[in-house]
Amino acid sequence: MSATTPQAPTKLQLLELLAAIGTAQWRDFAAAAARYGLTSTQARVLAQLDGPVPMRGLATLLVCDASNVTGIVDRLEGRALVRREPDPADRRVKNVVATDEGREIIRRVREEMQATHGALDTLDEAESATLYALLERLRRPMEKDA
Amino acid sequence: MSATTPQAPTKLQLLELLAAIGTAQWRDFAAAAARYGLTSTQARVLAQLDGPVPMRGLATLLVCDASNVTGIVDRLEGRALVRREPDPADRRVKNVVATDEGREIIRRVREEMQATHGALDTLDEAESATLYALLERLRRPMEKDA
DNA sequence: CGAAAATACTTGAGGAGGTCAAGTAAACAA
DNA sequence: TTGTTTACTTGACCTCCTCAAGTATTTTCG
Repeated sequence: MSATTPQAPTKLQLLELLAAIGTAQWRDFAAAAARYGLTSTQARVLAQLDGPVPMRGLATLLVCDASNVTGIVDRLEGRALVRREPDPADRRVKNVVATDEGREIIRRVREEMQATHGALDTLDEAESATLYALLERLRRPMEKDA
Repeated sequence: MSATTPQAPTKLQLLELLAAIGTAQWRDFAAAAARYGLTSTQARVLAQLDGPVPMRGLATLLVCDASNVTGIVDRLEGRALVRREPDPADRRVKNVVATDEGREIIRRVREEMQATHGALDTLDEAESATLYALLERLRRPMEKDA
């Protein structure tokens, strides 16, 4: 134990803490989505729709079977939060686009993740920057192997 | 922009990075569990069973309805990874206990989260300690409001 | 004590998310 | 042109999840 460094955590402790934070953030997201009658999966899809995305692209982003996306988009389209548009360049493709209402709802969902926002607000600028830098380093290797 | 501090991230950037890390870790966990024929929910339950836990306790930990736990434990019990034991003090209660095989499997699942382990290995001791300290500060406020 | 309320669990109905197998339509390659 | 690959949908089937209802037990309290 050093006198200047904080306690060195075991890898297991760090892993569990990371999991706990991930779970808390996910619940915060799911709760915010639920206030608008959305499941977390539906909200997740909506969150990807900055521009038009083909069905196949959504399946890739969600890491799931294409047939699964059909149902999810069906339900979102049923609520007019999303539209299927034919792709002009390839008639096999359907591009999914968020409607104005869809964009508005996902904006609010993000905004209303209060537990997460509140927690991040407890960090000052330097701490945020440090955390960001460390997490940024974890990102690549975590997404690679998976 | 300071010359000595790393780039100060916006809250949105930090939020999204946190989400990306959480997603990656979750996928790593789910993939490891799948190698043993477990769904991520089943693995999550198994991970809680350090000692005997009543059905109701599991529902509380998972933040879900008690009736949901019945099915999950049914399937785990069907594979002999878990046992239901009557509680000696309260005959309404059934305590769920991991079997030796159940404990062994969840041990391996944790061990085989390679993306996560690999990523954490890229941090030195001081960095781990810093990350741990920062995340530890986020934990309380994130879990509270949720 | 004994009746009423609360608690622990299960069951059944039904929705959402997920996979796989098979089918259609369009694009592409030889 | 014929065969292969690609994008999407459908249908069967599973798990997860919730709600409503029912049973067994414990607790509370008049």
